[in-house]
Amino acid sequence: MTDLPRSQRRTEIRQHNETLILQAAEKVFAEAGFGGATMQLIADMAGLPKANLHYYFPTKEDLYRRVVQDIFEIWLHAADSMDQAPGPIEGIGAYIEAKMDISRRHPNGSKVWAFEVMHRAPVIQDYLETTLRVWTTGRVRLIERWIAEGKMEPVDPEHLLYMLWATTQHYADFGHQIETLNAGPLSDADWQKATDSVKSMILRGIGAF
Amino acid sequence: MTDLPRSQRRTEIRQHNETLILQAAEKVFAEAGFGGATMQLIADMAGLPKANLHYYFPTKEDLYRRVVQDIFEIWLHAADSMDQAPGPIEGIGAYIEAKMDISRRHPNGSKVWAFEVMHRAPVIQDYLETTLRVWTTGRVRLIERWIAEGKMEPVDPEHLLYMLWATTQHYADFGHQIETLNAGPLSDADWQKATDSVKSMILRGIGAF
DNA sequence: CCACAGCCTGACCAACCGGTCAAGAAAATT
DNA sequence: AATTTTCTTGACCGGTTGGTCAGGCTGTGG
Repeated sequence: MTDLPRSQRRTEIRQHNETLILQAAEKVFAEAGFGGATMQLIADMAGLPKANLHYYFPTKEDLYRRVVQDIFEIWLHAADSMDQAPGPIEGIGAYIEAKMDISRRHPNGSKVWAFEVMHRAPVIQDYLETTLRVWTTGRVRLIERWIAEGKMEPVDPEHLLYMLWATTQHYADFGHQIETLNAGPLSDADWQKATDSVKSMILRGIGAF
Repeated sequence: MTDLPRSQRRTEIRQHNETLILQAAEKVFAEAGFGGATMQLIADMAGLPKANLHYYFPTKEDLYRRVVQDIFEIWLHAADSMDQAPGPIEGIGAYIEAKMDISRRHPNGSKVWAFEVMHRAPVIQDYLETTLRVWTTGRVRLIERWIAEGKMEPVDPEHLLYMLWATTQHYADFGHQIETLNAGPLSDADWQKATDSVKSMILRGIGAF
């Protein structure tokens, strides 16, 4: 009852510092994993004393959970364009573009997700079993409809989704390997070429026409 | 000069214990990353006192490096079947099958490699710049020859390789996510279906005929 | 039987970890 | 201006970490 009359907006200080911490945490968790990351390192990168981190995020796990949740939200919305598409060329094409864009602009978030899943998802297992499963069955049905309408070859919808996730996220998770083979960071043109290559190979692979 | 007259064979005790330690280390590093893994946990899993680990592998990093090197060797040999193939159907088909098999039987090694690359490869950067680069340019030329011979569509060879790595390793690195959506571990039939799906989509995607 | 090199390990250590806390500074509310 | 709430921070703590080491054990060659 006491905090019902919520003060109209959260103090900006709080929001500002939380953002600062979350950005630093995403980077450190991505580069060291949960176990390798230290609160001290995140604090230094955020330019705050360590005790201040614990004021906003009581435990290391609370902070980690927020980072993982944030990237998950971004991924879910990437599929919005897929839903009202007339067919796989537009729908899956747009989904690939959206996910490649996320890989480029949120590589650290993608890595944190990868770390978490490889770690057997101790923190976001419930998300996998609820939200992600619902999302997946929805898109499986969409793909099945496209197949029934003769708009693409009868591929297995689940394995198509895995391929979409694997290929697009690979450019974030294994970006370092790609940059090493590429002898430097990917340019705008490189990213365009990567996106076009993925799109053309997959769309041809599912016989979208 | 002192140890030139190597005793005829390495004591079997050494070889046995090193294998024991490496197996345990692979699992622990895969599930916790370098930073999250502890020598104590690896020792417990190997059934040896911690001090014994440091007898065979002086530092944690030495042990980690060996684990990463071992999986790298396995991966390199997976491409042997690709080389003397007459065309992409046989060559890339066999490569997909080999890598899917590795994902199934060495999922932990694959995860350790992923951890290492995401960590910006502090330990195996030289491998990326030398061995892997040489390997890659070799296969790029092979693919280019197949394209010139009209055996497949003119896709970008590098991005095709990335797609092959991404899709096959995804079944190891993100195995937990797949198992969750699958409501249980993948059966023999599931793995066969996964392999067939990947093969058919990619081979059709590159227009192999 | 001895000698000796390789193997084993409990006990120990300095360094570092996540997390706490009390005391105060700053901001918002009255 | 007074008061209350929110924010800030250095100092501190118990527990854990990678790594060390002295001393015992074991198997093998002579």
